Amino acid sequence: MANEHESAKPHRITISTVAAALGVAVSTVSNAYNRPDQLSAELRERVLAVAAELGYPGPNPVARSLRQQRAGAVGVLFAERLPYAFRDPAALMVLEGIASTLEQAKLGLLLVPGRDDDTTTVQQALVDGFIVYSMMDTDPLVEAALKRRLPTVLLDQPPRPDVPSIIVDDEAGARMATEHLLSLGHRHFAIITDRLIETHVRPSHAPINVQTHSEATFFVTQLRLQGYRQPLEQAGIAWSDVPIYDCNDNNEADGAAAIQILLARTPRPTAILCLTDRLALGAITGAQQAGYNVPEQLSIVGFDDIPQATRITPALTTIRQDHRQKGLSAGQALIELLAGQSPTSYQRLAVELVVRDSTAAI
Amino acid sequence: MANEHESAKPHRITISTVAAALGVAVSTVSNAYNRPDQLSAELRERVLAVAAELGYPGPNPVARSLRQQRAGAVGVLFAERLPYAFRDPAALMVLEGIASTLEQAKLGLLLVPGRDDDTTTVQQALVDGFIVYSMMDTDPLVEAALKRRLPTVLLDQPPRPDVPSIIVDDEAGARMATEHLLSLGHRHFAIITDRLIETHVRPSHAPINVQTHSEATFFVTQLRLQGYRQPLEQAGIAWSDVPIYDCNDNNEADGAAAIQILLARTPRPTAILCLTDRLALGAITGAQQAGYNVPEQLSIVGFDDIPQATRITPALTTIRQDHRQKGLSAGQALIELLAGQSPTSYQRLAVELVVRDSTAAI
DNA sequence: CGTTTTTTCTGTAACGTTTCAGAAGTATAG
DNA sequence: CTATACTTCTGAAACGTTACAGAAAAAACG
Repeated sequence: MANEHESAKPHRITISTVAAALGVAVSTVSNAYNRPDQLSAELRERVLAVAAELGYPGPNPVARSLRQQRAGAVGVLFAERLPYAFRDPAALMVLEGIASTLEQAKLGLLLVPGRDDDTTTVQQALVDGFIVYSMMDTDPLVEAALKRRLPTVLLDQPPRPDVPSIIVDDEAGARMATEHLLSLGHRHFAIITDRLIETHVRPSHAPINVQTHSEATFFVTQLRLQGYRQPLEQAGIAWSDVPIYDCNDNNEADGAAAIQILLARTPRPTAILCLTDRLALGAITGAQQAGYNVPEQLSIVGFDDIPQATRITPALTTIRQDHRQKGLSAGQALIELLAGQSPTSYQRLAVELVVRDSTAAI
Repeated sequence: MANEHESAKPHRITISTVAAALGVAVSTVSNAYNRPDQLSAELRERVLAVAAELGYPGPNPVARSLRQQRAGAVGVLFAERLPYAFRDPAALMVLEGIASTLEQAKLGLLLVPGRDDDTTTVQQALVDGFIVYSMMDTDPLVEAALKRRLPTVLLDQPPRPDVPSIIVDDEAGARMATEHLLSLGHRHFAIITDRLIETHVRPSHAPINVQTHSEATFFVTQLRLQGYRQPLEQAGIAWSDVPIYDCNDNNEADGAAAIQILLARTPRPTAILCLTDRLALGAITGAQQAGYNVPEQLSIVGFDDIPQATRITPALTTIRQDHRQKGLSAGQALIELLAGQSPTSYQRLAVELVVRDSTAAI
């Protein structure tokens, strides 16, 4: 019965509700939360007590963000469909690296959803900057992110002027893989890739021919294909003679399906270059199920060196890249950008050939 | 030389910069972005053109959020250290489920970092609600999240009044695992758990005794231990005779280390109950390395049924739970909450015993 | 006791939008 | 030609903070 003269009950309790209840200025309440040294300990106690009593949830973060011009979070643009982010082992290591640096800087990590036909989520993301990772080169979401004019770092994307980029030397890696197989005496190659052409325009599941390659819409895919191509041609193998099978998705099942088709061709390939380890793992099991011995009859090399590469039998020969470091570098670059520094605008990370048991001389 | 009379250059371009440049009201510019039907197409074109020319990045999302009272994102509180989120296969499936529902609702997923000695990240997270998942029962971050008074869903947490909870029937699952082993004739049990006691208070790596169990600070840990205990005691096995080894972390290496210690005890256990599949996988390889045959000499059962459980030899007997569904349910519940509906406040998901090859009669 | 310094508290102007009632102008109906 | 209804645009009031300059009170100084 004490406070029933409060006829107009403000459903939303704000800093001024608390201030009014105490008969004190709003700035004092604000200070109680943010600048304890600006008011007496006694009053601060009182403010906090009344706030708790009224159920005041503390200063509204959005209002604070508006005032302070910072959101305390970084947006990560990755993959067309958000849930896939959690399936790809290589991507996860990258995300882990990003998360590590952001955590140290006390920044949140906002996974931004968004189909390419609706960029509003990107436009409205409450973030201080973006990391763009492994998006299709032409994805409108990337444009939308850049249009925000926030500090942004590109990772595994085609570099742009004025935007720091971190890329991996995918082309060199692909070259190493190819040269390794060539040095083992292989002459009949095939390639398994994924999402080289957008799914809805891909006519069939037959290996595609060389002309269509130019449609490659993922930067790293282009780099890797380029890296395969050069040593092959140098060895006198026509690029147009190399069948390329384009999977719908980067996973083991698609890799296993691909290898079946490729092994049915004449001449039968003896060396398979896979754009990712997941495809390679699928190719190994697919080949084994079809009765082929790896590596005796068929050499397979992957790309990424994910943890599972060592667990399969035969262990996968592949190109190692430091996924975690990729994430760390991207996060670090963005944090420097946010601090007003200008990071080295272009970082290229090295790769390394790891020879295991899935490749052998012919 | 056209616009050099603009002496005061506003470094920050806002909606009113654009409005001033056009000699038009700010609300008109706002409408150009948000309510195309509220102004003539011709003027809208002009607004957008001038905006582009000035480099206006579009309406500031934070200001918009303040006005509209929504952030368009959901905070996920998970694990003490953010990067670990990307390592645990079970957790990833849960996150995938959460991400799926949020994506459909066009909501971002904010991973909130935060050590328990600093809750500011939680207090300042720009979100419309929280999902709290697998946090230590006493973690101050959970308190901080609840204090925000936003719609919140608890997942694998001790239920609280007024907060919708989604839990898994961990206790029943643990009972099933135990009964399975008992029915195979086992009498000498041991348990491998993780983080039963906070790392810094744990005295040594010896198996801990029964009294300390009450300190269990993870809700699901408590449930599972309880589920192990009951059928054992019912079978006349004293709980205090069951050694429990507490690992530092939920991973294979710790599981492998644990099994070494446990196998050295007298009487040597013939049945190992592992709180998670990762620990169980480690226990299997650890036991094999120590020269024991699984399941002939040692039966091991896990919990979670992660994908890797089928890939190991022998394939792991375990308790299956639908991780993805957990995430979906949590996301769905939160979305309903955000829409002002009240979801069923308490959901309990079922589990299932999956018998594979890591358990056998004694 | 008058000055200066320090402590404690206040008022107000941003921060950049959206919303909404309504003004002004233009088309439609009777 | 007047009354009515649209269209198109405007102005001002929120949204909930924080920063900053300064007022008032208290403490320290000479």
